Amino acid sequence: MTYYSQHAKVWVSVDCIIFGFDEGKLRVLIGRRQMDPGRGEWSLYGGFVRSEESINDAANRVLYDLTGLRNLYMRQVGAFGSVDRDPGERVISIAYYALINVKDYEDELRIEHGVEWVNIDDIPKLYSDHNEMIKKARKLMRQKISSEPVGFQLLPSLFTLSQLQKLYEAVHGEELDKRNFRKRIKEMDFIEKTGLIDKTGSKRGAYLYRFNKRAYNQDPNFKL
Amino acid sequence: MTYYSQHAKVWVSVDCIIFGFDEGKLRVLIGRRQMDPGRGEWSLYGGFVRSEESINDAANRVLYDLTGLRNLYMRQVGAFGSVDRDPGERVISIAYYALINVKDYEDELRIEHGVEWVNIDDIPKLYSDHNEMIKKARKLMRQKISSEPVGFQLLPSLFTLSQLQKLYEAVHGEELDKRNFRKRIKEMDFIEKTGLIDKTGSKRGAYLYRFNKRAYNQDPNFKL
DNA sequence: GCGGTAAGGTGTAAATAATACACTTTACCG
DNA sequence: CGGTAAAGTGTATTATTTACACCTTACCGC
Repeated sequence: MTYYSQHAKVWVSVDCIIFGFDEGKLRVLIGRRQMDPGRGEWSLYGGFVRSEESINDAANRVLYDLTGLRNLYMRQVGAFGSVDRDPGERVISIAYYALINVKDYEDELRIEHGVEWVNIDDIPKLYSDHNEMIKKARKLMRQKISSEPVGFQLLPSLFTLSQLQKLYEAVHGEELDKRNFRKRIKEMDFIEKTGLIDKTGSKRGAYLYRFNKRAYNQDPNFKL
Repeated sequence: MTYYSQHAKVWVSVDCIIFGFDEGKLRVLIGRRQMDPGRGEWSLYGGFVRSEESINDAANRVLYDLTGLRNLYMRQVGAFGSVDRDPGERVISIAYYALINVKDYEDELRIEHGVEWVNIDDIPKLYSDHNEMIKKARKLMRQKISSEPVGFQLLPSLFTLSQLQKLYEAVHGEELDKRNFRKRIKEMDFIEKTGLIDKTGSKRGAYLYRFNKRAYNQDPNFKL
């Protein structure tokens, strides 16, 4: 009997909180659970960790399976391990959040998996402790997006300042002053104004901006 | 074959980063690993999660086993799950950090477990990914201690302002201005001056202060 | 008993950062 | 060609953060 074998093994899963930003609202992908226990309940998308993959790899695999997208921005939320959190068996779950540009996600694939973009303020009661996971993910995401330039993951690569401001308003849950917001943007040289104009959001049209990662790395100072 | 049984189970452990503050330095409890693999290497203290306990309970049990102390301030750092992080078997580990008052820890018990208080800036190469765990724990602890009144867990219940300042200097890794520091303390009414004087730290003696949790809850505004 | 020493204790001014606030421009639409 | 709705722009006020120096106290050693 080895040192290990005197201890119990458990199932470990990953659950993904996938954030998107659409129509001025912060949204999360949830779907109806397709297996027992809890079949039919609203739930995050997840999967079991395999013995030959790291937990990060497992999260990436699950994200890819659901969205068809690789190299998504993703961070661990934490481990959830109440004994009875899963009504079937003892399963410890590690939550991850990911940020995606809603436009990058093929609608067919989304429908195929039976998941929907739900406004984060209208999330229903979810399976197991998934509401708790979203709450913690949201908190961590808010901290992260305020201090590092990760919000751009939720936008197209070219975006207007109004879009960016609405994103931050949705994340912080409060309206921001347009002039003060733009003043801060101007101080961050890595948020570059292109010559291009977006006409879809207004009659007048608004300049499109771009996040320059290289420039950011030269002088990584971000705050919004 | 159930839905669960088609997936692999793994061992899950908890590892504890126990912070203490002594002689003006932030310290961590580490010891020589007493089992294979890795016997003799420097390591955090940990243990396996049992099937009938939550991961938090497991962390509390391990902390109690090591220190004889209950209800320690403790927070999860996160899950560490590289496939080969443990050289023996696949083990996913969940790291927790705890804050304790070094004086509360019986030296005999410490020696019995073969652990030592090591200055956080002098931590040697540790077993597996434990250095990484400490790094992340330190970052989270620094954030937490700056925005919530948890630093008092590292001090006696009565403390001088110099002790408190040295604690924050150790955590932030920079010297602080005494007058500015005390100005901020004065604004927090829940840090109460007692009539008592500590003579151990100086000839003149310094007033002892106390954290009033009730008062803090009335107006929970902390920043240091 | 007295000078040296080492930590305790105290306030103000300057600089920086955060906030509040309103009007003009533009192009489409009817 | 007037109405509309979003884009774009600067300044003054307030709040917060930082920099900075000297006196007090009690012990210790001579």
